[in-house]
Amino acid sequence: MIFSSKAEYGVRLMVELGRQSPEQPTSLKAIADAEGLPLAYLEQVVARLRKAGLVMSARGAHGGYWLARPAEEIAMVDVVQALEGAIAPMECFVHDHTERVLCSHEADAGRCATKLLWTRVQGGIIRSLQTTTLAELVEFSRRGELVHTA
Amino acid sequence: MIFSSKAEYGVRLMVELGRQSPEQPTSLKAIADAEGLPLAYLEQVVARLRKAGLVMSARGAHGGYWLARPAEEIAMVDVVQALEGAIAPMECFVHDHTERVLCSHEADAGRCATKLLWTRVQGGIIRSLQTTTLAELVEFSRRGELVHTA
DNA sequence: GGCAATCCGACCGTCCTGGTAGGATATGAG
DNA sequence: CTCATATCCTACCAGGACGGTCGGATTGCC
Repeated sequence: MIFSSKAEYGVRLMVELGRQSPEQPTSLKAIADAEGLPLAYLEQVVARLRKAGLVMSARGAHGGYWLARPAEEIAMVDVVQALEGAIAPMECFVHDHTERVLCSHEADAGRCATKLLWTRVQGGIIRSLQTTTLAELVEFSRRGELVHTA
Repeated sequence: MIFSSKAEYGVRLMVELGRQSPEQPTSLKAIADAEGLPLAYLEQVVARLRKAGLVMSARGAHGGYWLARPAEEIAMVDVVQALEGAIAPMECFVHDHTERVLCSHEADAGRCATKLLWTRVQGGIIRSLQTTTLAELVEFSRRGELVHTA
């Protein structure tokens, strides 16, 4: 499997927040119940989203979380990156601050043949994540709901 | 990291085989030495490639491995699939024999919102792997070699 | 026969993953 | 003020995957 359950849970959580009105915070417990996920574990997941500036929070009674920006302005690449860390198909893909892809095998005789392949794969993944917004997923889940209740 | 070292080693191995003439078999030891990889581990890796029909083998002295088809006719999606198993971004992506994507969360109220996202990611990965042939990687490594020895 | 090689299965330490536990802190309601 | 609710934070833990090793069986050229 390519992504861990942190990504799965985190995306579900974001979709759930996208379905709520941004005016009032939604508690983690409500989301955990709605999605059938362990609350304590969701705390760790949402912490990453908060540190990435994707959601905001209020503590205390009637506190909770809400989207920091409208769902239309949230690209899923940011969500997944916040949850999974850097999206790299292989260990040797370490970005320095100039965003250039480095490869530790470069020093060997010849060029690292796999680099070409992993670069293309990485591009394919990131492109698909960049062109998908949270709003699309929210809309998708709403359409499914209508079909289901019809 | 998205792919394990099995994919890295296996692709390197395939490129190495692609660089050799297909007339005579290449021993694993030669490849292990050239790439600096543990021989015993490579055995497990190449076994997957053999079972997938991508390489052929001859036992005994002067035995070894060679490509089952010309490198031009080997799409990297087949190589990676043989090494890593089915390419699925998430566990719930189980293919039945009709190649339709199933999702275990479908039964819940509403549609599985993450399905749309993972489907796109999977598409991005597979597309990039389908449009890359082993011959391209071999060519790429040859060009690197020329640059290096110049 | 001897050596070189593929084949095969068992084993093993280490790290990551998914999840739990327990508490500290903040805050609205009564 | 107090209590319930909720976020926040850290440590902990069991299980499994991963990367790799080992020993041996088998095959085939010289």
